[in-house]
Amino acid sequence: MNDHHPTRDDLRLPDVLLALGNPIRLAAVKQIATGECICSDFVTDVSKSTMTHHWRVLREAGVIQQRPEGRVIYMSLRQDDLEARFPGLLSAIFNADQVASG
Amino acid sequence: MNDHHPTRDDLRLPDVLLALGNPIRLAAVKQIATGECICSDFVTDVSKSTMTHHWRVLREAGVIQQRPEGRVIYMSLRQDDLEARFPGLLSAIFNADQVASG
DNA sequence: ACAATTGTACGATTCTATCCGTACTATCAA
DNA sequence: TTGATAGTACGGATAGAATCGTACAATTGT
Repeated sequence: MNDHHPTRDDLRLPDVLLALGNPIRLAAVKQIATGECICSDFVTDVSKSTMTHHWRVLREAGVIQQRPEGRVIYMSLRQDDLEARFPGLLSAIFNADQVASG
Repeated sequence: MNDHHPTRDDLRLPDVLLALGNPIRLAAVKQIATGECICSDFVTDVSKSTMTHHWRVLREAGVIQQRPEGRVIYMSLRQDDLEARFPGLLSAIFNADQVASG
């Protein structure tokens, strides 16, 4: 597994917005925000290899953290890092999605 | 000019994030947020026709409003609509950008 | 040792974005 | 009416994103 995670200082807002600007990834991130998940929790609409691609995008943008453990990979939101660099962004995005459909 | 603007209810978060997830467009929107602009204020790094493309993306995502007047097109942020649908999002994005470089 | 599970890596394909130049339209000013 | 200005539209080039299938690696349970 290619496990490169950017440091907090290396997070870039356009990259984060781009990563979240995809319906599949946005939905995945919302789900992860409710608690740690493993990859296979999301293989429904698209194939395994497609989800691997989306996890990579989210990881490289610094949105999620991947923690391999045995056969599975636990994923969590990098909430503290995102809040430090982009205060209010995540809550605005999660709150926004409650307001209306998309 | 193709002047289609989505209604407030038609705004979609992934489209907005995608539109803002581009350095040129993000910089343009930050500039527009400080006051109304015309297209040619931004033709520096890229060509006129490229900026036309970026304005279209921002307009169709519902981020900006274009108002033709004579020979020029005034552009403004759709701040009220964005705030109504995605409260706190714009301020988080503008605030984020003050925190660090990108 | 073997099979099942979980996920990655890679190559191919298709679709979309970015970007430019050129041609064009509309407005304004002389 | 002629020319300058501000911008769009279109076609084409290049690059990147999304998707899949197949093949592979690592771990776990039998």
